[in-house]
Amino acid sequence: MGPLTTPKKGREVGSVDPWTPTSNLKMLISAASPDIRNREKELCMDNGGREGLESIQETENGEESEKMVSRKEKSLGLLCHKFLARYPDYPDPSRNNDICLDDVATELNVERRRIYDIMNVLESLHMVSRSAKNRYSWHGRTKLAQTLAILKQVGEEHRYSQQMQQIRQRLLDKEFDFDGEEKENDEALDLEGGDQGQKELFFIELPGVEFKAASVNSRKDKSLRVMSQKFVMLFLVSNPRVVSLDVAAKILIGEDQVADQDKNKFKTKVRRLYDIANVLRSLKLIEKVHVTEERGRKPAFEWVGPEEFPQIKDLESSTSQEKKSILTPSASVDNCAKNLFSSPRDKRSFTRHPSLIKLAKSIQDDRRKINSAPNSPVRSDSSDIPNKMAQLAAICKIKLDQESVTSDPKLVAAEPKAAAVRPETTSSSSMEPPQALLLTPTQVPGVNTTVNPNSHTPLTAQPAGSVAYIPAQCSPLIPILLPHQQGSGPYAVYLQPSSLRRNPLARPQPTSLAVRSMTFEDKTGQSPTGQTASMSQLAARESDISPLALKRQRLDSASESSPSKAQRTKSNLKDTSPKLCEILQARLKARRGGHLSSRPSPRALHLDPEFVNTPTGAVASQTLEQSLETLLGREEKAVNSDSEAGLTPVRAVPLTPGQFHAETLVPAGYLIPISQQSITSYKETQSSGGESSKVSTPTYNIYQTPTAGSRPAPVQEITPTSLRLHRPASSASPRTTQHAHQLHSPSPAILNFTLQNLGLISGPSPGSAFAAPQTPEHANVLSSPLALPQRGMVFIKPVSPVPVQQSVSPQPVTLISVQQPLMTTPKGTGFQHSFFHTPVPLSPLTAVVTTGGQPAAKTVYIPQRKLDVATEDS
DNA sequence: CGTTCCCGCCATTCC
DNA sequence: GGAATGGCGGGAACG
Repeated sequence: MGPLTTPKKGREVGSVDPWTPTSNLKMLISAASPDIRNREKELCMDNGGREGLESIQETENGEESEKMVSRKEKSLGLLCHKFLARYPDYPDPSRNNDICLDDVATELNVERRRIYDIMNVLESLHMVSRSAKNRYSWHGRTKLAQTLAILKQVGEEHRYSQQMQQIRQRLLDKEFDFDGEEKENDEALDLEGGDQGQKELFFIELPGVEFKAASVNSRKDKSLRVMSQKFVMLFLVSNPRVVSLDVAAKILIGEDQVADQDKNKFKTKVRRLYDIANVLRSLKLIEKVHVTEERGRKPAFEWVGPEEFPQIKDLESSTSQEKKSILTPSASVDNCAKNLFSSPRDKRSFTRHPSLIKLAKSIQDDRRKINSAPNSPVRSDSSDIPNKMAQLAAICKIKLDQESVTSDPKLVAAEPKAAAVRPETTSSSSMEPPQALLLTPTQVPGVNTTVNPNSHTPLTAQPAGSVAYIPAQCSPLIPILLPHQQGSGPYAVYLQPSSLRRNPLARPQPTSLAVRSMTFEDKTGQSPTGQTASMSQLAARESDISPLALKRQRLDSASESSPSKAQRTKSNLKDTSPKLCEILQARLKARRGGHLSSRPSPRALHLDPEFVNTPTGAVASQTLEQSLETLLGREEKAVNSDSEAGLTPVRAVPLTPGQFHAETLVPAGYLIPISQQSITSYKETQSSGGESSKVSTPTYNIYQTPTAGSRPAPVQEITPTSLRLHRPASSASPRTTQHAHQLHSPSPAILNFTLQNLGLISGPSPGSAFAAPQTPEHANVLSSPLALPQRGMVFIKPVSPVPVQQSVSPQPVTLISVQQPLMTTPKGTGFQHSFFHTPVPLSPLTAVVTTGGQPAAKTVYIPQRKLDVATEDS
């Protein structure tokens, strides 16, 4: 058998001997991590030989010793360990670390099929990339931190944490409810689940890594890779970094939604998750644990990998053009095309057409072709691309997450133009240190400060090149968006066509580059970071409420096909789409021209206090305070009422509808340029109402949901800590750390906003302003609550003592809330928000618009649930 | 019996 | 057509 060809079944292999090398590795591995499956057996085994026996006593091994081998010896996890042992975590880049599939399969003595399983997962983390036909390039963990940072961001943008909560809630409800009801609930819920989230499947690529293999890989990224990324995202967005299998499976199923939720599908998904989990386990990124809910224990996995990643920067400046180009396919496309995206020049860009779906497919195909071009096997480097891409990026942001955060730190400076913020480092404490993100200004390019030194984990430090993100979302509200590129390279998110189906319309696929870079979200708004956008949250809530409605909207918007309802939303979009690019550009220019500075700030004010905090700085600070006060007051009210039953009340405050225009709505998947109008409106809005803004503010908080109730809590500490306590030793958690402070840091949302603002603003008051002293505090407060809430799972005991009442509260601490909101219906008018980001560079965001209106506030109760996490293992 | 998940058939896609 | 990939689900090992 030639090495090249696939070894057909390799039976012969058996005959081959086990190669010693492996054996040794095995042993080492075992020793190192006993827990891992095989424990004893393996140990025992080695002795002479082979296997065999292990568990089994004797059977002789004789002939078929192979058979004897216990199933465990053949597990994917063990195989992965063997595989990993062959390569260094941090390979010398200069060297070409190539992996020949056939060789590996032969050496490891396994079927090729199994190698694919491993490679797919590793590829999703960018630890390897396909370079050519039977070849992969080994990157080890050099890109891991960057990848995780991106995945986290994307996960936040997709509101995964919220989705998880919803699902959990749903599951809970089911238990209680009768069947009949379930259905109804499910429907609604499903939507959320289905809709919201994910629907989109995409595969996220790193700059350096892009599709390398052009050739072979088709774009079909199917499940395993994408599923693996999503699965990882789940961990990164959840607060207690614990994800139960069933919840993960449900989220991953996502798209199909509803109907058939067959059990089969679920089972299959679970099987796949186990496959992925086994690989992740061998990478030491997750560990198996069990969560105990009221109903019993369920299998789950806990993230034990690195917690924070720094990210990076971007630069913006240069690129405005580039950015634009991105938007507009035409120009840049060519250039870029080869590299990252192919650009399709094509096709209409964003516009959505009725036939979008089909197009998407075709597009992808095209893309594929392009990419692959000739299959050239190896990619050369990507240097080119990255550079370009780098420019694109404009801002960065980072999010901090709940946990991470530092209290102190904070700071951020805004960059003038770019709006970048840089964190100053965070001080992070141990845990989560760095969150920050930042953004670095272009100006300081060299510095990436970003990264922080501390990351506890061994990630690598981020390599310098960090990535720049776009602020992600900056826009809070909107869904879309995305990512952007980073400095070095951007990463692209691809959608999968397949996913389209149901919501296909909704998500447009990206036709153009621009799109690609973005993520879309859609639907509901997802705002990623939770809090970030109040609007988005609102939106989200709405969606929850009436998921269906949302869907429709989406669909409509996306496709024309559905005419009816959607109009509101859609109309704008459609119109715009064609011209979007132009508009955007124009807009950008305009902004640049001068508005920049002004604009952003207003927005910021308007939006949220939190935001204010940040960067904007000076202006903001005052505002902020006011806002906070306001909020608190409001919240207090709210809080009080509900606390009793354990429910956490959440109040939603509606934004004023009027402000936003329909126009603004954007459909989710697309990029939409904002219309000028909207912009205008925006201004008006701002000006018009300061008040309104305030109002909105509250909203945010509320929505923050995850936090739910909390708000300002001073709090502290939060749950996480508690959890940890429970758990025995968590190895992972470094976190134990001290306290509270660290835990929370500023909410991501805040950051996001800030960033956005900054970006928008551009200028003038740069960073300096930004850092108001106070900020940090506020931020912390806010954040903390957030942290708690996060998801529902965990729960900790109530610690009760919460200090603050009201708003702040304690409650939050206690639980998690699940959000499920119920909000009422959507409002007619406003509807959701829309937002979008442009990928564009310029300022980070271009525009944003939002709408949202909600009329009145509502209260939402959230049931608490508690869980325990035990590490179990094995 | 429920969980975990290996095995490998077979559909796709590439060449 | 054959090879390379990889979805998928039966059903066995495990617990």
